[in-house]
Amino acid sequence: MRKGEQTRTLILNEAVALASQVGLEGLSIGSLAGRLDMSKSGLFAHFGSKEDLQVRTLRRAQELFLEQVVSPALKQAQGLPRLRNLFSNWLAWLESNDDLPGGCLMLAASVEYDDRPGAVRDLLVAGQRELRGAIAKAIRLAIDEGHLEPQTDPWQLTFELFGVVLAAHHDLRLLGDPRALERAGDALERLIEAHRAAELSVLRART
Amino acid sequence: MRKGEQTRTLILNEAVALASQVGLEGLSIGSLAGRLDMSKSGLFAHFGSKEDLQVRTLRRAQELFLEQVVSPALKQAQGLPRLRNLFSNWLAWLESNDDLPGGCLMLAASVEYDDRPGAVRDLLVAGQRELRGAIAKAIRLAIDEGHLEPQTDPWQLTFELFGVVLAAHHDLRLLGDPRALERAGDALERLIEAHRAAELSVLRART
DNA sequence: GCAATTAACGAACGTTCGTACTACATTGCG
DNA sequence: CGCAATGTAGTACGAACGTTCGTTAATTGC
Repeated sequence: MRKGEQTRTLILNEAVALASQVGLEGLSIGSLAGRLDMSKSGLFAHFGSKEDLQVRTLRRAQELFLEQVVSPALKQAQGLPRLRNLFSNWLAWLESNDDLPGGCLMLAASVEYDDRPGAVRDLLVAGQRELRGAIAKAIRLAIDEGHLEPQTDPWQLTFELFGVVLAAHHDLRLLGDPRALERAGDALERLIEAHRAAELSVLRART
Repeated sequence: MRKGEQTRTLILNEAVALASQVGLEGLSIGSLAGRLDMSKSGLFAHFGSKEDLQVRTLRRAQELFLEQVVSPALKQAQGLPRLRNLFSNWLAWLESNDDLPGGCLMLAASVEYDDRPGAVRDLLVAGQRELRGAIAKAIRLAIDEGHLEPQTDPWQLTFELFGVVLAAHHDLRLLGDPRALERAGDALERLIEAHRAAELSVLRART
């Protein structure tokens, strides 16, 4: 890897961490440079503009999310195991302070940019659509596996699942309530239970 | 009402609207003054500091929320009617662009200040605690009325209900999906259904 | 209707913002 | 080794930031 690319990655990792605390808009080139013991101009040279820095920072966060939340889940067996793993990875992602000391950057940016058109918002929407699609697909597979009732609406369940995650994020971050994780877990189980296929249909699916 | 107080209210209403779009941190005194055809210094004189302006702006938004969401619900009959009314007022609040063209200010600020200690964050937490308490109380009353099962955990249900609202806000604002309201309504009904008291206990409660 | 209070203004403060341009240092390749 | 490309630093810019000041204009209470 070239030197430039290497430091750019270093910058972006720090940018993700900083932006998770102060937001993508609050992320300033000067303060970011200060954290990295770099000059403002030296850092700026890696990105043509602030918006470019913001976009790349968000993309880096999305990469991390994929690595830590989605990809591991795809290695699990289809159906409920995968769905449960995705969910628990997601909660761990919310709680983890390693890469994102200030909470999930995507969730923060979603609120910050819901009224600011531009490249950041577009990327945010695209990422959200992709994620929702992946969850809905996982649910559909769980139906195919006979784990969930066939009449389950994948998009509705995705919506409600997302709500549980949002509530957990909120309670963890703002209220600092560690019980939020437990609450979220209970909510997920109740959600699954409500849509779980009857034994009969499980048997039917297995024959 | 004194002249000063009058214009201060005018300023705060505009501040709520502006902050709902750009956030409480993004709210700048200069741009706010520009919107109101006032001088920066003239506006600033009403508030000792920017933080004071932010706190008062948030308080005004909380007032509006109480007026438009909580108070009307308290006029409804205890139990499910009140709970449903609270929820639908809340969704209307999220959707309404009259006072808050950029979505719920409290939700936006919750994400913005979850890592920024200070008076704004403290006020935010206090308001959230109050709201959660009010919802949990409404749920408890619904249990007392025999509408919901006695073993229902009010705080857990409050958590899940809040999640549905958060998901609706997200889908409305970021994705611009009007079906979010429908989704939220369905989710609420499913939540209620899951905790609804059996007919037997309803009859028992009525005797 | 006069005097005292209050509201609003315009200018300027020092700081930080994003960005541009120039010059020096380092790196990688022939 | 030497030269070209690349990375970093320095400096400067115009604009916007929150804030302070002194002054004028408007409103209030007697």
